[in-house]
Amino acid sequence: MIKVAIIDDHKILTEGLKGLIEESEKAQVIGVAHSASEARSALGFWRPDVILLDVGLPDVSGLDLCKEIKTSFPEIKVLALTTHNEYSVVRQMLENGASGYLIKNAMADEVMAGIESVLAGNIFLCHEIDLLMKRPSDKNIWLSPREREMLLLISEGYTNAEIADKIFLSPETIRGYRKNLLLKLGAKNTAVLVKMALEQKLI
Amino acid sequence: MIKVAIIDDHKILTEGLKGLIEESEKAQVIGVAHSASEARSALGFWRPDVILLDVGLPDVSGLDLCKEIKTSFPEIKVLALTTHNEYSVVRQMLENGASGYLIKNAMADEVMAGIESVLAGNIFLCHEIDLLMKRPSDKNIWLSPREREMLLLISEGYTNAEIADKIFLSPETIRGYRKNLLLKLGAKNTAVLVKMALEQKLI
DNA sequence: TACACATACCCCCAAAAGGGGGTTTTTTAC
DNA sequence: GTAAAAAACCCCCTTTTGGGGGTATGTGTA
Repeated sequence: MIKVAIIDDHKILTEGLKGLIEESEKAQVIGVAHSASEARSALGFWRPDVILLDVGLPDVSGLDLCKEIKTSFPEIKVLALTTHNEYSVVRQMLENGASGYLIKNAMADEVMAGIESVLAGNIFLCHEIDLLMKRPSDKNIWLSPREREMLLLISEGYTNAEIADKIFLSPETIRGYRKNLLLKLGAKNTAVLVKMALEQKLI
Repeated sequence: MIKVAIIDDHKILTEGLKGLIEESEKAQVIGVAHSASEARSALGFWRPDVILLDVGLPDVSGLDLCKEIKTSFPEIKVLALTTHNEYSVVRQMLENGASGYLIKNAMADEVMAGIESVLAGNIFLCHEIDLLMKRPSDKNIWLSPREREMLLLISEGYTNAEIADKIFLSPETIRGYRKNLLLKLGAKNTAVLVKMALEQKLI
């Protein structure tokens, strides 16, 4: 029997999911956590084979939690299960060690398919996300960690000089990053840059 | 029997809601629409007493649809039912003619209480929203239609001069609005202004 | 070993935003 | 009927951004 843990704060969903998984008789849900902190304290003795992990947890980002889990328990496969269908979120999740990505309105049978597939060592993407990642689109924007950091600081209202002070770089460097971000996202100015960053969940 | 119509694209929710309402034996669901266009073509012959209306419809905003409904059928009571718990959304909804506001994680009995209350001519807010609207908070920001229009144009990257051209006003006027928006929201600059506007769903 | 890419840095100059101070008229609410 | 908003307008001056160009170094990878 495959041992599955669920980390998701939507209680209605987790209940349904539990039924769905156990119905298959290939896997059992050995634990459900509704927050990252709950998950942290329970994972050690649950020792699941696969974790279904939501991105929008109440305490910390599922993105960060995924990284954390893969550091503490590299052998556990993480399968993201969320409503987000933005390129950047999917890619960051995979970058942080997730083995698969499901969106919540995927077909029910994709859940079990995903669980079995990641256990077999594959990267599993549900149909819609698979299409999203393959389709070349100007909305499929990928930023380096430094660029994301800049974008966050810009969106918080820091000027080039203030950012330079904060992270010990030259103001001219910050200016360079800002120009490049405008170029990469095709934004006319800071207003559009911030809007796109939030809409595409780049920060 | 009270005649209720539901306009919401979340099919799982509408099904549950229907059962919940009909269980009460005080009301019946005479129709469910999953989009604004569906609703528009059906409302004429449904003739409900109360409409449960979602804000996040796939085609047009529930905000606009509410206004539209109240223009065509002023006698129908509109009760908003959504996940949004932002001050501005609630207030706009009420401004556009809604008689009440429920958030989706409100207690189930608040749905029937709301339906009966708005039919009796009251304004009904579920508990959480009632608290939100009463609590004085610097996050409870209210903008005039003109200010919202400015905010939208700013977030789309138009400069003062471009906005002035677009809506036939003096660039100095636009400058005035922009300054006032920064003041009202307590934003340091345009970057923060746009961020706050999106987060608080002001635009 | 080339090439891409991230990272970090520099200059010139024009355009736009922001901080400070104002005024007037019209609409809406009590 | 009057008081509070909203809506529209104006000037001075400084800071910040944006457009154009450029350089150098390290890392990873094909």
